[in-house]
Amino acid sequence: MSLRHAMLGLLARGPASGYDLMKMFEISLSNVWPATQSQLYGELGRLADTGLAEVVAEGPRGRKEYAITDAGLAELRHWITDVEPNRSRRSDMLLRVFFLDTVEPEQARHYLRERAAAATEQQDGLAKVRELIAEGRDPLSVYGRIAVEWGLRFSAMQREWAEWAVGQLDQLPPR
Amino acid sequence: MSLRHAMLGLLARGPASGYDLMKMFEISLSNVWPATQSQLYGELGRLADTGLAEVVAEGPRGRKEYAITDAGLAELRHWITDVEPNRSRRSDMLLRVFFLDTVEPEQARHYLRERAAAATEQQDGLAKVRELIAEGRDPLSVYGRIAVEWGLRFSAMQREWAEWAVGQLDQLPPR
DNA sequence: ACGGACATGTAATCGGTTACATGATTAC
DNA sequence: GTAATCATGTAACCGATTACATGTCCGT
Repeated sequence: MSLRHAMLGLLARGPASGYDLMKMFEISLSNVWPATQSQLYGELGRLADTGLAEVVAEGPRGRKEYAITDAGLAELRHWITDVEPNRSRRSDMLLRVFFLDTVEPEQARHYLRERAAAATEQQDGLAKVRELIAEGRDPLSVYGRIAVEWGLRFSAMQREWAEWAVGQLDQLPPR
Repeated sequence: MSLRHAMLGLLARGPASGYDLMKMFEISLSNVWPATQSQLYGELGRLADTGLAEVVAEGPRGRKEYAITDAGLAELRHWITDVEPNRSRRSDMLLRVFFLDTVEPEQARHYLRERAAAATEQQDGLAKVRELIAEGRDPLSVYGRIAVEWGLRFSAMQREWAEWAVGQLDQLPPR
C-alpha cells in the first residue's frame, strides 16, 4: 500500500487538494512512485474515510483541501520505520537477458548496447537535476539529494554493466 | 505482458507442463519476474488459445505438456528485439527516503544502515550463485552469468550508496 | 497404507491504467 | 469570448496475489 503512504508523505508537508497532489507526483515522485489522477482521488476518499486525512477547506470549483491527521502521521512514521521495504523488483529488461540465447548474438549485442545508451541518457538527465538542488542544508534538500544520488549511481552501474556484458559475448561459440 | 514472454522464453528451451514452469519460475526467475501458480495456468490456457503454444503430450494426473509454436517463437523474438524495456520503476525503498524528514534523524540513520545490511546480505547470496555457474561457454551459462552480475553490481551499488547516505546526514541541522 | 510430491484448476480481491464525463474559474 | 488551467469524479479493464478446491501417482 505504498501509494497511500506516498500521499501521506506529501500531505505531511502541508495541506493539499487532489489536484495539488497530482502535480507533486508528476514533478517529484514520477520516477519513484508514479500515480494516476483516478488513483489519487480514489485514495483521498479512503484516507478521509479511515481518518488518516481530513478535509480542512473547500475552495472554488469544488476544490477540497486535505490535511494529514495525527493518526495519518503516526501511520506514515510506522510505515517508514517498521515496515520492511520490498526486496525484489520485476525487471523486464533483465528478463530479456535470460532469453537472449533465442536471438542472434548480433542482436544480443545490440540489445546490450542500447541498454548502455539508455543508462547514459538517464544519467545525464539526473546530473542536471543534481545541479539544481546542490544547495540547502534543510532536511528536504538533503534527502532529495540522497534520492537523486541513488538514481545517478544506479544508471552509472547499469551503463558499466551493459558495456561489460557486451564484452562477455565474445565467449559465445559461433552460432 | 512480460509474464507471457517469460513463459515463452522457458518453453523455448523445451516442452514443459504448468507444474514444470512453476518450478522453473521459483528456481531461476523468482528474482526477476515472480509468478504464482494461478497465473501460470491461466496464461498457459491463453497461450494455447492464441496459438503461441500447444499441448504436445498428456501424462498421468492430467498432466499437459506444452510446447512453443513457431508463432510463439516469433512473438518472443519480437518482444526481445523490438519492444523497449520499461525504464524506471516503483521503489518503496526510495519512496521512504523522500519522507525521512518526518522521522528523527537517528531513525533515518537506522533506516539507511539497514539498507546497507540488506544489500550486503543479498550480495553474499549472489556471490555463492556466481560460483555455482562460473563454468560453461554455452549461451545459457553466459547469459546467466550476465544476469547474476547485474544483481551483484546492483547490491554493491546499493550498499555503497546507503553507507555514503548515512554520512550525508551530518549536514542536517539539529532538530 | 500413507505421506509427499505431482498436477490442475477457480474465485475473490487488490492495485494500477486508460478512458470517459463534466464543469468552473481565470487570464488574455 | 475563449482557451488554458483548475478541479473532481466514475467505469471498464488488466495483471497479480491469495485462498480455495480437488484429485492422482509414487516410493517406502
